[in-house]
Amino acid sequence: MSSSTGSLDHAGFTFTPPPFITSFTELLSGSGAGDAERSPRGFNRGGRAGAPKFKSAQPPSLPISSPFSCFSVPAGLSPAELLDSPVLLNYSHILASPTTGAIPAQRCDWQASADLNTFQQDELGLSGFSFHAVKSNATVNAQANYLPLFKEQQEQQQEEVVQVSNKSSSSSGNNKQVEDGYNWRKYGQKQVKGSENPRSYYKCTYNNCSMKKKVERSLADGRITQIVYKGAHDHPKPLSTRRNSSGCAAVVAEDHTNGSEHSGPTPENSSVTFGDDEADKPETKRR
DNA sequence: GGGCTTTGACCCAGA
DNA sequence: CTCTGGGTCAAAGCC
Repeated sequence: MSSSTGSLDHAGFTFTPPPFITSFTELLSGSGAGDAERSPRGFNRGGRAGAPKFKSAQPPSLPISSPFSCFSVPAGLSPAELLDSPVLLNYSHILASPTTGAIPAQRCDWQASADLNTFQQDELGLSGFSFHAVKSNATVNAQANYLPLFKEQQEQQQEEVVQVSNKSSSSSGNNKQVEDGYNWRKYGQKQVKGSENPRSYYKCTYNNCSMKKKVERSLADGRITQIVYKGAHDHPKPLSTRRNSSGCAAVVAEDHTNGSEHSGPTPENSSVTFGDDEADKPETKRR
């Protein structure tokens, strides 16, 4: 892949919460932490360690640092609050939705985003909370015309990768850890090869919704290390989810959920890398 | 009683 | 062609 000059494949967005934040979801929902992993017992076969692929190491297409932004939030202040705060009002949508990759026009102004960092820090004197938005070179290069480009991307991309470094989301009871306003049902878990972290597979429980997501979480602390959304929701985000009552579902503000459109589940996590790769890849593998 | 999680087995694509 | 490993299925148990 590309990685270097690449193809506009990924827009990386990396959220690096401080150590004290165990779950972004928690932050958003304000709910307590749940048990990290209910039963970390055996996983499937294929658990032997192998050559690290892209799990242990960040894929080249997922830049760690970038011109993108990085802003801080004062300790004690949840991102959600921040997002809703007047300060961030105009930027609160900068986060592209992991599921739909929705990115409002404002989000295209990465420069602005960058300023935001400073802005917040300067204006609010925030600190302790780092939000690193990372984007792929391609994306970065596209800064200028990011808007149109991104729109196109969104219409095509079906797989979004949420890189959560140092991060979060404890499973609150139901492992619905990653609450994005949708209801997910776990249908499998596997120990992937190049990583010691188990990967969980979730499907959107909505009627014929084909949206799926893979969640990788650290065995050590149960924190989510990566989330990959695949497919698109073909239904509006449920106003209130049964168990997601944590409040996260609140993100229901705008949802168009037409996979190809944008909408978005909220990146509870925040680091979002829009992978398109599988965009054209027909979800093969079925049985 | 229904829905969800867990977990071993199976399927299949790619190397 | 064989092997490896990711993704999915489905039964069982739990909440």
